[in-house]
Amino acid sequence: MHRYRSHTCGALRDSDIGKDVRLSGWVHRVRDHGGVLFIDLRDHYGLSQVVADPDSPAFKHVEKLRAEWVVKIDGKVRRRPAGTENAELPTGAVEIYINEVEVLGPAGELPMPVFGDQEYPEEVRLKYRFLDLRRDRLHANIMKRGAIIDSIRRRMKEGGFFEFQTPILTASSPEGARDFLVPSRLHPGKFYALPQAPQQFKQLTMIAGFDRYFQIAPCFRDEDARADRSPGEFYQLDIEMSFVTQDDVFNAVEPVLRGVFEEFAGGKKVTPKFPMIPYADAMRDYGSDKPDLRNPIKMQNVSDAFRGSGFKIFANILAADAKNEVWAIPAPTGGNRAFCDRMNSWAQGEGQPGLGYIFWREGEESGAGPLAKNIGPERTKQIAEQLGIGVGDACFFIAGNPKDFVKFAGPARIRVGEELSLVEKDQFAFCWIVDFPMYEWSEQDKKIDFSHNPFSMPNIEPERFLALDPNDNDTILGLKAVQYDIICNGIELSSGAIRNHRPDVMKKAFAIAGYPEEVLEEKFGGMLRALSLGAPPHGGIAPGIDRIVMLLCGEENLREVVLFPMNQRAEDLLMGAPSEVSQKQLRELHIRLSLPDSK
RNA sequence: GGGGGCGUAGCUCAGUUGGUUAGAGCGCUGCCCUGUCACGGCAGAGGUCGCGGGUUCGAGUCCCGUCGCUCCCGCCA
Repeated sequence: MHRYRSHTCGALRDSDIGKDVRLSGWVHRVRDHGGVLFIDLRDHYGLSQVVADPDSPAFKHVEKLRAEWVVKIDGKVRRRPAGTENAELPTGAVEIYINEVEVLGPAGELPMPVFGDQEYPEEVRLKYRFLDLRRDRLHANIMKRGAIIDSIRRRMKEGGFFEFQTPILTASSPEGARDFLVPSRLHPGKFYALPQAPQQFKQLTMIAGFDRYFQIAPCFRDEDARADRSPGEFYQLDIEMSFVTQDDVFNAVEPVLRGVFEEFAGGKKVTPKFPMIPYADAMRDYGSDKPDLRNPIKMQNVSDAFRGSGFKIFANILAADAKNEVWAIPAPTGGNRAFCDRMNSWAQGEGQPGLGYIFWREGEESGAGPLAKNIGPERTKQIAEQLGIGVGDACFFIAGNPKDFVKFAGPARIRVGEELSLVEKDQFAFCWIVDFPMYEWSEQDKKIDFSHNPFSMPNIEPERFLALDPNDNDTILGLKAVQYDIICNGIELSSGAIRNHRPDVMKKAFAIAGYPEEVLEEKFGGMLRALSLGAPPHGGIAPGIDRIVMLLCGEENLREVVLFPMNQRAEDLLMGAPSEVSQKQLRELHIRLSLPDSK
């Protein structure tokens, strides 16, 4: 017999009755009745009930076992007495009568129990991650993650993509996030950077003629964490394709994502054909470039109903600047004062002066609330008709420059949907966001800057782009890039683009953003050289693996789907990273510390 | 860098308008129990109330500071 086990803890069935078996695993739960003693023995594969009574030679040893000890037991499989079977367990028809027990790995008192489903503080969970990972939910999440990645790989390969590995130690690049730096021992004063993404490498792979690239790629960014943004490192399904248009990318990627989601959604609906929403429409309808389409509310411009109306606050805002508008957030079924007041005080909590509203109820079909009285029944009716709402419904209004107020309007729309339970949770609602602006005005630097990835192709004829007057801000700020995002349930899974593969266009693009050719040459010299020596048109995308797994596991936080995550301050409490290093190590790297003052 | 929430036993939490020896469940220790699967019963150990300072006759409770965790903003595809 094998030193540790003849079967796993999830394997035994009634067909095994009478066999002498050996199991190894963790003591999940002990139920000691004095005369008879049950242990649920757990391993990766499942749970088996093992039992001992005073007739067993092992009884006095079994009595000493405690939760999470690792033990090996020898025993005989027997049918459970009639009426004591456990239908919850695949092994529930049988039990193993213990003849011998060996302790392989005892455990001290546990800082957090594995049994049960009580919640524990992150700090304890992360410090004892290996205990947390023994628990059902996390164990299942991590296994599901693996299955999802397998499925993605299979689907990508079926789509004619090949998997590549790209360097982890590379050069710092000026755009995007803060880099993690790695000092060079051989080159004093110089540093490698960990890649924020293999962006340039995948483009170079296309230029090298490989045609269809993918990689489950680790990415490193030294930025602060969020619930849906791991600190430091995360994985992307990195994809790049040659000789493609935007549609080709969509047609390659959409079936992979839809297929993976359908496979792992557990019966939840998945958008059959992802709609394409221009960036400007998304901002206007949803107040966000990552709209949660499970929420049916669409906002509308109702400026006409307020222009020159008796509601002076809004009328004056509209008169003050042609760019100002009044937007309506329709709130179907929200037609009561209590709800409207609740939204109003929520808005005040968000730092707004308030949230104007009209609601319609029986007996006041022409609209109730102070705002309705100010603008009169005719304009109120006009609004109701435009929005297609009526008795039982409400509507909220926001006035000003949409550019500024979307930051509040978007969350307000989400809030209305949540409060009124209009959000259909049992689905994965996808969409593409397309036609992103190429440039934006940087208030901070008082200049035009790239609004997304600087390697994206502007969405106009190259000759017209090259002919642009760099001082023609209006035209430049109106330019679109062939740049797209994919959104699921309001979470941005990815962004991608058709790349700028023409050096002349790239030089011009950087010049408009205020980067002289020398900077471009210095920072992206390799890339420019590559583009100058026969670059195919190419493009791609890079969906976030962790976010995909998070959605499919129904989790709200990335830490629930990452094997060994760091905490919000980018510390690994289990391994103790980051840590101090020895003077010798620093000397080898020609580094002297200059620490901030601390008391 | 900024804002919100939390911090009481190993763990999860309760703790009244400031008032005597700070409680419960799980876990732990000991005893009892031959069919449980959240087994049950009895007894017991275990607490600088995150830390520092202040107000007060008296602080877990009020005030100030500080530290830790977390969520968000900034930042970031």
